[in-house]
Amino acid sequence: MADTTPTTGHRGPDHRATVRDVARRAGVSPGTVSKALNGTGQISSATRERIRSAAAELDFRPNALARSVFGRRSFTVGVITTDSFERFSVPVMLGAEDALGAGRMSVFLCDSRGDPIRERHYVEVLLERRVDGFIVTGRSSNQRPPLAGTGDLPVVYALTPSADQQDCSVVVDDRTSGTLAGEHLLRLGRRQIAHVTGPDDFDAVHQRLAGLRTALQAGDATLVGAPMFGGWTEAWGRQATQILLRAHPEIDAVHYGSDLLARGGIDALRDLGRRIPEDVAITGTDNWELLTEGARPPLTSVDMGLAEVGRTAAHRLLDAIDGRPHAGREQVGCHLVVRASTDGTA
Amino acid sequence: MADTTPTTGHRGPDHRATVRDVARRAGVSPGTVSKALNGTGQISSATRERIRSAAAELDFRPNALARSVFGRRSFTVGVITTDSFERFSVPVMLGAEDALGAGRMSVFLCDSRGDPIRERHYVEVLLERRVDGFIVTGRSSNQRPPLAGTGDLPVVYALTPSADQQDCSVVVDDRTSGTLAGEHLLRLGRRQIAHVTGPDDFDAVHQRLAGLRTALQAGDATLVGAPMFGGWTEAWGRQATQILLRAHPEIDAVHYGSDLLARGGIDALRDLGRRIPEDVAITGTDNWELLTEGARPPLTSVDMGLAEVGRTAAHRLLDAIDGRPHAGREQVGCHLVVRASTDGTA
DNA sequence: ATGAAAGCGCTAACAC
DNA sequence: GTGTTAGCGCTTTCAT
Repeated sequence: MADTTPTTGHRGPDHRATVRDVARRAGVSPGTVSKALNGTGQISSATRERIRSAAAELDFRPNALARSVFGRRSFTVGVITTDSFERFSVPVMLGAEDALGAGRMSVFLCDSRGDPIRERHYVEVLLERRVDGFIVTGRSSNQRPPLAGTGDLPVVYALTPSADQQDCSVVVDDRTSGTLAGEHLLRLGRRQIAHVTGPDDFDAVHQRLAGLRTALQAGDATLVGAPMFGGWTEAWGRQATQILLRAHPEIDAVHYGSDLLARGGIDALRDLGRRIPEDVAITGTDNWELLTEGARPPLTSVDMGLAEVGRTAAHRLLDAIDGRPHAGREQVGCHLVVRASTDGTA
Repeated sequence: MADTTPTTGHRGPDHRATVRDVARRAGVSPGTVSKALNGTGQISSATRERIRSAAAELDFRPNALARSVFGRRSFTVGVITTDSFERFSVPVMLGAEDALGAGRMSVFLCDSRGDPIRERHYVEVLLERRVDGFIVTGRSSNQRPPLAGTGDLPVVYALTPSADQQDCSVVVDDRTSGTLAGEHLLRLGRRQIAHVTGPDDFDAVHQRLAGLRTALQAGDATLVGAPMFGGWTEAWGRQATQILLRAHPEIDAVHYGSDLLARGGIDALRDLGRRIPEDVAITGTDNWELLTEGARPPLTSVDMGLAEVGRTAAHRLLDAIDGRPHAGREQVGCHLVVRASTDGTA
């Protein structure tokens, strides 16, 4: 019977070479090909080389699917965001993908848009794809219900922690962010420090405020006026700043719970004729460069380390997949980036 | 020999039920389970129901990997971004994931960070995972070299088109964005219109400018002063605006090539004591709500339809996977979002 | 309508 | 060292 396989080994445009094709071409058995290409078992370097070149000539690419059916791992993880990739979860996902890719893992991207039905659906789909684990990320520091239906697969929560304290969650250090800002302002000699921040129902808002207060107390100072809770908008940043400075003209520094709020604050202070930082020093939170660099003057801000949250979450997940689970919440450090809004020489 | 399988069918925490388990429990053969669950073949509704409940009781989840090994599709696609998920590729990816998820496809997320080595690596990995196709997205409208090494798999370029005109690319309509802004400003009665935009080496910059000029010519107007090419920064928006208004105090409108530039422009105009929109009307490009809504006054801007680019790219890819390939570049429409920076009553 | 058997591409045990 | 065999979980003829 004629061999229908041409010598090139190519069998039409949409056929891919298999171990069998490579084996035939190298004159060995499929099992040997597997060993040679994976470095398992004992193979003479002569045949290994022959197999290598046969594989190369056929443009052979091992089928990861088939491989995973056999093995117990797929080397994939699902990343579920509830945040529609708004600015907070993006850096987290980026960091996670970075760390996971280095570990030869691929990432399934899922956007649940905060809808539990969609989230449930994605879990189902990912389970069918036999992911090795999940990373769940959200928008705020407020805790969320644990991801349901994942069986015994490891789950790591990033940015938005699980309500179950035993689950592995990697979060930012909101408290310290406030402390860093406060300490910085005190170090500059400011004593009349106010705070403008986001909505009352954000955990991050209260943590940041608590951290700020801690720093002020340690420096024998107290917050000027009440903390200004409101929306995460520039408009609120402007309005709150006007209110504050009207009531407390002695204010010489304001710490803002976000960079957007701080941008509004800068606008308002300019309108009021206050110089930054000579009259009033300004600090923001998030260190979102797009906003901080373009500000007049450029804005000192606390970098929450979002990418690091993603990377750390990925490492915790990899550990869990390798049988070394982590439990509880872990905080990633934040750091202050000083710019001209507090340091005129910067 | 004793049957070691307990009647519950569960075989330890990390064992997952297979068709065989379901078959045993329902008292049928594996093949029948497959047919029943997939709706193929002829099954009596009685046994179908029995199989269904057996599957449910065992929490059976078909292994998508095994299924794909057999079939010719994996129902996965790779999305490669060169943009580190900066603000342009994010909405595109979001739109793509949305459209693909509806088609029961899962998305592998890959961030090449613009590094050709990494890109190549990702292509390899994704080929091994037997993706059904690729979406490539980038940061700008500048074309890029075709994705190499994808064999005969379909590739769709989103936002950043392929240099090969025959490849399927889905892009924004930069030209029309300029036209829309120009027409809007003319309609408001403005005649002294200037333009501040990004670097000279961006295709988008030239297209947007050309579109703007088209509109002005149609309205028997011409651009005031030279187009101001510079960085995509607020600082350039401020500086360029100052230069323009010093040289041409008669300017009654400025169209900006990005919202960030426009924000800078607004600041500069305020410094110069010009009222917006009474003295000078302002339009931006991108309609990035974070920047447009917080501006004083809120900024009229052209929405480039990035999510729609992603969704369209996904649909083109799905078509190609289904054997109906598209070729050439396709533009997605943009639209103007009017706010108070051009319409004082908005 | 259901079962038996073969096979997808790969790997791992065990021969030789 | 290398080949043979069996099997991963699923689907799909082909019998019955």
